[in-house]
Amino acid sequence: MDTLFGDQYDAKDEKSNLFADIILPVPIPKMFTYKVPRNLSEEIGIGYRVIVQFGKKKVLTGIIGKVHQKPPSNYEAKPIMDLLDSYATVNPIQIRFWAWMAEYYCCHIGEVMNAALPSGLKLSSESKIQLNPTFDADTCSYPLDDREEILLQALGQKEEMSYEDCESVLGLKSIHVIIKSLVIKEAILVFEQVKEKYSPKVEARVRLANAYAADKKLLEALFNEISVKPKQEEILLKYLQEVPVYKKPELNQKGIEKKVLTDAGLSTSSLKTLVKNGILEEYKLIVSRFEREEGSDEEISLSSEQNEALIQIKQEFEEKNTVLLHGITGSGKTELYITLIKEVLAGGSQVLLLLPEIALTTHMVGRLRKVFGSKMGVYHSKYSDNERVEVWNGVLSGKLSFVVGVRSSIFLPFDSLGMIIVDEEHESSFKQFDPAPRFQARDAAIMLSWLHQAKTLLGSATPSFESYYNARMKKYGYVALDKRFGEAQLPAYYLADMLVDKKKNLLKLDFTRMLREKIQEALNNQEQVLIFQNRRGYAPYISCEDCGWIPECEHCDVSLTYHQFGEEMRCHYCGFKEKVPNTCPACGSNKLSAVGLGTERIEESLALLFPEARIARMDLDTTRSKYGYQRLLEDFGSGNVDILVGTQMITKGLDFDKVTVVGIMDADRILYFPDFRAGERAFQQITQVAGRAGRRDKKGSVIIQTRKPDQAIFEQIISGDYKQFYIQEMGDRQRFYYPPFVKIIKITTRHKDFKTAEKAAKYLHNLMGEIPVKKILLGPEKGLIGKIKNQYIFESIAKLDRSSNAQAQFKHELQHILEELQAQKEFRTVRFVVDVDPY
DNA sequence: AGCACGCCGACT
DNA sequence: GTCGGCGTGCTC
Repeated sequence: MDTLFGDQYDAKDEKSNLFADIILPVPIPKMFTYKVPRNLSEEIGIGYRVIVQFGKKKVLTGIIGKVHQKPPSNYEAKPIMDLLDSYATVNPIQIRFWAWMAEYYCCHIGEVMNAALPSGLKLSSESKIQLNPTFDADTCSYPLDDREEILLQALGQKEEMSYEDCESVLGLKSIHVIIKSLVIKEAILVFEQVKEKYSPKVEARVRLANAYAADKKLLEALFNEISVKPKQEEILLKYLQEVPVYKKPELNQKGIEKKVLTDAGLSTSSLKTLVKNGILEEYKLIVSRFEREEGSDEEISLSSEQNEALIQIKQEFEEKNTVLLHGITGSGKTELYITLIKEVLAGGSQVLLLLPEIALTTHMVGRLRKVFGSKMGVYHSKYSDNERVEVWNGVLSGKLSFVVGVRSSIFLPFDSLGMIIVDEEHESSFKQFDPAPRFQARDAAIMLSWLHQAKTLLGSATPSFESYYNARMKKYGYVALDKRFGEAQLPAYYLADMLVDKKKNLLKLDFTRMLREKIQEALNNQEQVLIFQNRRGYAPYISCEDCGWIPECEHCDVSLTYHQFGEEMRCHYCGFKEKVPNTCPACGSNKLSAVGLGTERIEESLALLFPEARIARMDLDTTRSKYGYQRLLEDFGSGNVDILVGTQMITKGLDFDKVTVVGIMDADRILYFPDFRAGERAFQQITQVAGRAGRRDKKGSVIIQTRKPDQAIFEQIISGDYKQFYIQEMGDRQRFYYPPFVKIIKITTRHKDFKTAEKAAKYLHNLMGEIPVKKILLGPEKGLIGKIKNQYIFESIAKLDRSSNAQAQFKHELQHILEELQAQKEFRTVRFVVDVDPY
């Protein structure tokens, strides 16, 4: 962090040359020093966007990290090409936050920048090609080949072309050589065009020319004149109907949307004529992409329990920065949030509410919008980039003081956060896995709060063990809300033994008798049913009934997933697909059958078991479109669906009175996941789905299908005894050194050659062993999936003491070790990935 | 990460 | 002979 906050430069000292260390969106572990041109030296500052030449070809958007006067010693710094704005896009708190994240999650600050800035704020540079005006093909001393001729001809017709245009003209994918040759022959010019990707939304509007609006007599005269042209008259009448200029001339200034007139079926050519004759005038207005609604200052009335909780939360915040709100489903956390948010906003601070992705599309956002109106921004992954830039700018300009968003919204340019609320704090989707930075948004939010001297409220019905542990250790405050709001009752649980049913031949298409009867009962009473299975698709794999052969991916160490659509088998990891063979390639048998249960298959089974019921499915495949999720929710809410089968998506945001039965198809699948967190997750998932059953007057039923009904965890889920479950599970965590007692860092080693990957992983492991920090090292082991996309995978796990010193030292040494290894020829092409708190 | 430069196999 | 495969090195 030190490197970022060195001495400030003295702007008055004009004689000295200024240099800027710039954060660039590239995965290289340092900033780059550029020269600040004289004319920019007064305007530039930390957090400003600039464009710079990087390497030979690339032009990149960078963020100024530091300004100083120390010229680089071993190279000549290139100049900054341009300053993009007259203000800082990123504030100093954010830069500190980025630096913290890069350090804590072992990645490069450029990678953090990449994740943080919406791509609309990163300029794209595109190479454009133009005909050289001084070039004459006839006098050219070099011969041109056919392809070059074609390209030149195409260029003659257009002013400029991009590389892609050239590729499509020639139908070739690599045109570099041709371009290069033409440049040498001085036939074309290549130049960089930098353009801003973000474009504001513009509304075309029309209004009456000012003369007519100001003078009623003139307007009357106009009508007399125009009555012989009925189409134009119609337009004017429509306009006056929408904008009563007679009564309120000042309204004319804003006019109306052009669309209003054209959508009304009025003649567009007459409209054009009116404009041409100076009667109407057109103008453009930059508008927001978000609907603006005024917030109503509706009083939220809290129940006595909620009020009590609110008082407790505030008390806890007196001495602690983070409070865990443990509130069971349906206890009315939302009302509490709203009350708190209102208070913080009234105090002049900003608020961020983090929600898991799936919860964001639900009615919660609509509810908040009603209360907070236009000062609330929504930051969602399904929003377009332009929309994200608008939220960013809204926060930057102060227009938005409250944002509801997914994990990446922690990067928005808040400058005075008063509170961050993380709802459904236990949700694993707050952790980013794939591209670096591999951050946990809940944890990062706590850090961000600290940087702002703000408070963090974590809310959950089933807290993560980390948070609960911190609460018990008095590091966090703890407030429980354990009564359901209104008269809603807790559901009744039933354990259905699949093995017993199977023996008695009562298991039909994977449904136990218990579950089938409960569903039937609900259908008879016109009530709704939810079926939960956390696996999409039809079936996980296909197997030969005679020899047990299972089709596997050619590039990865996984079985191929069977998709009913197109009779295909697909690889989940690399996208490889293959037709289902007619006979087993191993033994020739034709008894190939699908094994296992996906939502698609359950939907099919339900249709067979309950032919009269209306069945719908909700999973990634049916909700991919922007409104797919909402449509399904509405369908279900309005009672057009009797049975909804889905993945964990159905655990969020379904608040419907008519759900009385919830079925969990295969609890064992959740429970026997090979991971120390399996129990914790099972408790969370089952409790969350179960929470959907039975609202208001009627007690709901939850049917858990399992092959081992006598496990302690079921008892604890049924009694809702989170604490008991926690205490028991924590025994194991402590005995076997698992979080939250230790911190885990996972290091993945990947290479296309098995031997090299193994050797690198072992080397790494030995070197890590020498780090003088108290630790436990596991591995290196072949990954859970040994090969992905033809890359062999090894994993090492380091378990460290919870003290941040030990972690920091270990990470620091680890970076050195990795650099050292990558410097060796043998391991140059090996990829190492560090994942901190991987989960 | 991209992207250039540079050195070896399979094709018009 | 060339196209184009990807190993290696660099980016202020």
